[in-house]
Amino acid sequence: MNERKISSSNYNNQIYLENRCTLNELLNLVSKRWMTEVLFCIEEGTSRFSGIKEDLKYISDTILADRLKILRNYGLIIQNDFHEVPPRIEYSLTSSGEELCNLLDQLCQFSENCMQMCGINSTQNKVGAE
Amino acid sequence: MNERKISSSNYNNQIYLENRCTLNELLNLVSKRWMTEVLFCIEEGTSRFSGIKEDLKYISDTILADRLKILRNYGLIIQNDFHEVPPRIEYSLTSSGEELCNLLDQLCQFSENCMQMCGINSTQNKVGAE
DNA sequence: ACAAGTACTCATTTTTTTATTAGTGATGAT
DNA sequence: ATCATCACTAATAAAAAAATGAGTACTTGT
Repeated sequence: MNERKISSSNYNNQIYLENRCTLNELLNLVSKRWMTEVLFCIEEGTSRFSGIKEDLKYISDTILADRLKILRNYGLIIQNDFHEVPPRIEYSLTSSGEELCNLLDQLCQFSENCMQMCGINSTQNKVGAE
Repeated sequence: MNERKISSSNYNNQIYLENRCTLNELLNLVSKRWMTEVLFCIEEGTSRFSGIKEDLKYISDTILADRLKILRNYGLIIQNDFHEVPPRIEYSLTSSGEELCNLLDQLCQFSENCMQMCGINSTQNKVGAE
């Protein structure tokens, strides 16, 4: 995947929003596709790359590797490398990661009431759609 | 903006995730650019299109209209049309919308600790980045 | 010598999202 | 008669995100 244009309105708006409130940065992070599921896998003890891959059956290597890296960069998970061959690397939540999971669980409860109440699929909500 | 391909892996994966957990649908909704800010504007009493536009200075008409429509579809805000000319339409939160705002506030508090601790900008976290 | 297993990376294509620009309709003020 | 106002829509272009397919290193087993 390619570089971001740092001279675009798209980029500038994002920076503007992230500066306005860090919530925007957090949402930008957790809303990436598969992100919460990866987090929940790790929370539930599925700690290896291959295990997560198996659990989230349609996720690609590329995306999983990316999501793990981001979570690691944000200090939400840590990596334990056993230095074996074939590689054995395990992930677990940091306390920050656990805290986030709890908050997401609350949001999840809300969404179960709210989303199903109105029976709309977000994929039907795009600009220009009727 | 154009139609979604309903026969793509991209689309299918999203459906898969939304079926797995409605949280994914909610996150997909609230993480759209400007969405939380629009919600917070309304929460704080900035109830008209033009007012929100002024407050979020770089948002475009297109996006604002889209975000309001989505929020309305999900029953998070309601519209009060005064049938005046020039038009006067006011938005306010539903109880669902208020509940969501409260949850987002909690997330916001978390993000203020977590995000700044690691000093990383989400815009620097993309697949393939070093 | 070759295949299998694991946790990845890299380059490219496809799809989606966001931004840009130009409109619309009704009316009151100039 | 034209202009300004407000809350939008529609078409298109630009940018970003996600998916695809291939390749890597390192060992143990055959």
